[in-house]
Amino acid sequence: MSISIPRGTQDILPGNIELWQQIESKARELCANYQYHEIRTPIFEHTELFARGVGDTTDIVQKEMYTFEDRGGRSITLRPEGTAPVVRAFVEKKMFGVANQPVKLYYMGPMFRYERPQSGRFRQFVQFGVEALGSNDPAIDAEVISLAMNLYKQMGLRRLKLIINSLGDKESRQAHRDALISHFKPRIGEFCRDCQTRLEKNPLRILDCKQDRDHELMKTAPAIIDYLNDESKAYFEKVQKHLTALNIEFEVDANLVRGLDYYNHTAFEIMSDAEGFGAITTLCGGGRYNGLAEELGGPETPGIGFALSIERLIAALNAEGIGTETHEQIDCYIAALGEEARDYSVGLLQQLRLAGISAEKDYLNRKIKAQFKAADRLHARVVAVLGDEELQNNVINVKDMSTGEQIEVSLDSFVPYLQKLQSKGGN
RNA sequence: GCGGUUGUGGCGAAGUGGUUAACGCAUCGGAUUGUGGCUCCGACACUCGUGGGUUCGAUUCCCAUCAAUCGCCCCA
Repeated sequence: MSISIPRGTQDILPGNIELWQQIESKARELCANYQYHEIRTPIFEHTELFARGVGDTTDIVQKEMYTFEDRGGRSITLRPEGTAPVVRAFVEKKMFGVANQPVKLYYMGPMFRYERPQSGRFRQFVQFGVEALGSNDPAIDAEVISLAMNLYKQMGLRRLKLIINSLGDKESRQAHRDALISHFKPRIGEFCRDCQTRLEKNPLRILDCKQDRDHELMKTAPAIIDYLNDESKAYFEKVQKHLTALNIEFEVDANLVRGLDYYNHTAFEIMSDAEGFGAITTLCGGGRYNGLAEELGGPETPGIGFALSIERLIAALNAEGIGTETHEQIDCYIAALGEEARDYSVGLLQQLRLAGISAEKDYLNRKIKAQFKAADRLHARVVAVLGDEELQNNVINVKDMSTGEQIEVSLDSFVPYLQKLQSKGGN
């Protein structure tokens, strides 16, 4: 039996990879314009980093990590998300001391979560994310959000929904948490099992429980917004003001709760409401995480960022029927006849390629007709026919595949001739 | 971790408890002794995800397993 690809992973083949590359270069381009700089951190980290950074009570840490012991007995985990590693690097490499502050970083690479795959969910998936560390300005919250929104918009997505909320600072969160516990505790028995365990661990999460969403206590539950202290409230309002100024539409959802422990203040999520997108609608999630750097042993540093999955971006493009045509073309296909000409074409091919001309030949010993078919399939601009006759006379027949015209060129002037054609073609 | 659906050539897709496993696309060859996109002809599955069972006989029935896919939970 042959070996198959591991569950929840995928091969991206030629024909599909072009879209990935397009998205990746668009993301890099945007980051350059926004002045975010790439950082690459290891694919695996000490398990401790995620346990502490992401939070012990989260699903990610509790049941989704690829954790193993290496030969030295260390507990290692394939990274399930990007923020904790970036902040770890920021602290460890003392980037809080570099000249340009705030430190604005982006990353793009595979993440790993042991989950049951379904549409838009994989065990290995690629996240693009940014992190801005060192600024407490609401304007940078808006900047981070706008970067994500603009990536989607520039890729052509229209069915976007931005949802924001504020979780407040530590003080506000604590007050709200206490209020939630005393609100739900007397009747927690009427809630689902998950919610019962959430009550002590993370009562905030009860609010976005889908099973109990219709319970009467849900409607009367204390909203975070009412527990924000003045400072937090002012901060949130300022973020909204900036978003409006940037022409970014949003919706405030008091029940938006991000799953990871490190969030505070601004939390946001970008969703797609395109039909046929499937049950998973979240494209991008992010928020502010003041205090994470400290938690990881660094100085007190405010931070905000987002992470989005390329797979879901592609799914959203498909759901909106946004085609991304890539019509690859080659400049020249050499069709050779006879052994001598075939052998000669090998060197000729290299000459073309080194002269900046994309070129291909047949390697299957096919008949001339089949070679033309192959050339046609590759969208070759010209086919250069080389047979014994041509070789004897030191010429080659160049056929323009769009007009069907064919002219004889001396072998010496072949390369310059194609170069001229190429520059005329404008590409 | 739980539930639904599915698993036949490179791809799409019929099919039957019985012995040659339709068809379409793609590919290759020929019609056109050295020229593509159209047409016509021909070739192309020791085999029906894997393992086991029932049976004289299974791709077809049963069980298990793996995988894909969709959904729940949660998330990107």
